[in-house]
Amino acid sequence: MAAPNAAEHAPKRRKTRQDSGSVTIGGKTISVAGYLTSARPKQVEANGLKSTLQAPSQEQPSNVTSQPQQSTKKPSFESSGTNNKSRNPRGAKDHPLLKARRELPIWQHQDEIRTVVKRLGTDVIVIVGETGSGKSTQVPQFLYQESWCKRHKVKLPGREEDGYVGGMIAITQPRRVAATTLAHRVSTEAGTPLGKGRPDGLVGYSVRFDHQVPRGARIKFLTEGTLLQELLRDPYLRQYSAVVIDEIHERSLDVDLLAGFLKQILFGDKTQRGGVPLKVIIMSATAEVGVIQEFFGNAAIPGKEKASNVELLRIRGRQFPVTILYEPRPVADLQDALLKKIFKIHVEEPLPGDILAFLNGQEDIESAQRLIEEYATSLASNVPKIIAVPLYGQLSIEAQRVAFLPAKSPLTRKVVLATNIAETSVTVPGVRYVVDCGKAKVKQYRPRLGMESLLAKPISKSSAVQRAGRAGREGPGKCFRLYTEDAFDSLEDSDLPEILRNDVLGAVLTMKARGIQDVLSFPLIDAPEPAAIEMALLHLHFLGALADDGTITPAGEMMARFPLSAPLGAVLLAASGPEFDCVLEVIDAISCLTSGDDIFMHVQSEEAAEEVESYRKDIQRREGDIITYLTTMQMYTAENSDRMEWCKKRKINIRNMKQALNIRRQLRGMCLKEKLLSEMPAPDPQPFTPLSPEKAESVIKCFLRGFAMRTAMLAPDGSFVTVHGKHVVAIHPSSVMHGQKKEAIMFLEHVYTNKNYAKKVSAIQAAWIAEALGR
DNA sequence: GAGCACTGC
Repeated sequence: MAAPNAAEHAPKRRKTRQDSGSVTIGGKTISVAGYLTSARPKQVEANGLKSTLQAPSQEQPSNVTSQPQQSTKKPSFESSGTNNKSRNPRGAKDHPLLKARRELPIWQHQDEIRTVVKRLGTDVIVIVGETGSGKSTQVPQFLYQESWCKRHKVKLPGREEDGYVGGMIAITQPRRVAATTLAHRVSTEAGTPLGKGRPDGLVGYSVRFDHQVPRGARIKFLTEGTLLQELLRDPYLRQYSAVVIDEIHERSLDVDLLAGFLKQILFGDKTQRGGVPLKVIIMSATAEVGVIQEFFGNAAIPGKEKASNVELLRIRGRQFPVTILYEPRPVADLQDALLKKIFKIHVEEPLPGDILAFLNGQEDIESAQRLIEEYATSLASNVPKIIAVPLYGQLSIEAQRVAFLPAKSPLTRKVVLATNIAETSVTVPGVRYVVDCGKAKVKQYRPRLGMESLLAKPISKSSAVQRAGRAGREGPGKCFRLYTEDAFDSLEDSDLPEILRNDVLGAVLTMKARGIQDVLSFPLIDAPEPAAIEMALLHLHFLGALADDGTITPAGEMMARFPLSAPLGAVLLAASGPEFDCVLEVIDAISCLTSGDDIFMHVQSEEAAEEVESYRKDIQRREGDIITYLTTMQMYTAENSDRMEWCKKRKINIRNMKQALNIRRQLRGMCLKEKLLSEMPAPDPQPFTPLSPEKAESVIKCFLRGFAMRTAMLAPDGSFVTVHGKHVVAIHPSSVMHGQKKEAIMFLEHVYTNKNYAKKVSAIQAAWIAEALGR
């Protein structure tokens, strides 16, 4: 995937052709000469330093000014930055990248950041910096040489010998790519490149399957999940002097948990860190930090000190102004309005300037693409052409790449039809016009029903602002909202954080495993409904992770150490018992089940589908999807000649299959360490022997230990009715069980879209359910 | 007969 957002860089000058002359667009003749050089932020001399200011003025883009301003307790100390003498941190001196660093908006603020962070005790600093401000790469570099960031030799409670606290700065990212690319960028800037053969370096990173932390590293980028895992071993984060939480505005479940644990460390027992304070720096790309300030500002931990301070620093970004245009009245047909808008932009707006349209999902994208292509053929030969390119997560990498390439022929306007993927995950270059349909599909968990829904819902203001911002990356842009200004005003300020949209089962286990007895009083920025937490506690008890008194069991502790959901952890533990004895088989199945999206790709056309089905015959098993995944892994690893070709024939996603192999290796290693396996299995490739029906039954029965609540019985009318809740469910078409009638089924996922769907389905016997439930 | 986006010592 191209250009992850996290690698903040200056807007790039787009290569443009200097063809002079004019073109005819929609009957109007327009000189193109003036449009073929893209604008760039002005370089301004400020206090002897070159800094890049927003062009053409310092004014906020209109999409930002329309936002409700969050009240801030502390004034921004942006104005206090009078002394902007160039400071050269050691290592950056004379480095060619220093010039680029000096031009980042945040460079001006380094003294203030150092000053504020130095005096942080139980206080927290929140840095709001728009995309391009340079916060993710620069803040750790500003801080690591401060005296408080040294490793301290201290007395720790309950220990005879001295311990060590501090020395490193952790900086978290929601995504692996962000953590690794930022680490590479910062290590290059610092002059100590990462990589093998370089044991000593300043910068490291730690993400799943990939840990590159040089000895003596002072700055460590990690994913939020990795830091949460570290918290299991090191509950007081003793290796760190500071933790920088980046991209908190995304409000991932993990970041919300981290915020809670950080707050506990800040206000908890200081002796556990030998009196060395932990500096907490929170960074957000959006201005809606009121809840964050409130969370850290009111120390709600009972019996603790007075409310602490939250310093707020705002850094401007490098964003061109974006003009927002609304519909005068609500549109009746979104898809129709979208197409008309795209055609209107194409006819009226200058080139170059590609269009990025945000749609609900794949279905809408495909139909819009067809209609734009029809329109394109109707255009006269002397007007600029238009091409439509889809962009969504399920597309292959090659297909996604097309969306990032400029149109092949000159005077062609590219329309990228994207899902939310283009809102945060990737940046499409060349975009000057955004069309925003105002909706997005959101997955939401219903704790009472124990099921998820995936439905199109109105986006938030924050999301709308983010979408609009995509038009202002390379020059002044326009954003066409396919809704009224009143509709915008009625949108929620920000999206529901994940912790309120997800099953909190894993979150509750995480807390329990990290010593939180009373999870209902754990500090959270947004607390889920108590009922949702209670459901999770009951579910964990059923899985054997919690004892009757609510304390965590050894099994629960082990489940929390595995990079698996709690139910899958329970499955793995069941598999290691003498009753089933099928750990390796269960690992193979789990590896495929958890490697991102489905390893089986969907085939569009009917003929292609038939061909793929014929190739898939050898891996598909009538026991259902679990045994099919297991067989796939066994055949894949037995394949000795050409695995690539083997996958291609069966339309198996190679990237996900490789990921599955990584997971398999990790799980095998962990099972060995946790003594769920007595010896390391023989290396691949091993000859393939089809799984016996008895073994298949054992594997499925293990899964029932984790998923007994996700079962359904065949009703007389041929439908399936869930054992819990008595809902009618249909077997999803992606399942090998689709269209089959068995006396009972077990499913690993339960999603409501057009219908109530059961996914990842296996055939079971009714008696097995009672057996699994009645233990 | 169908899938917003991420992610884990």
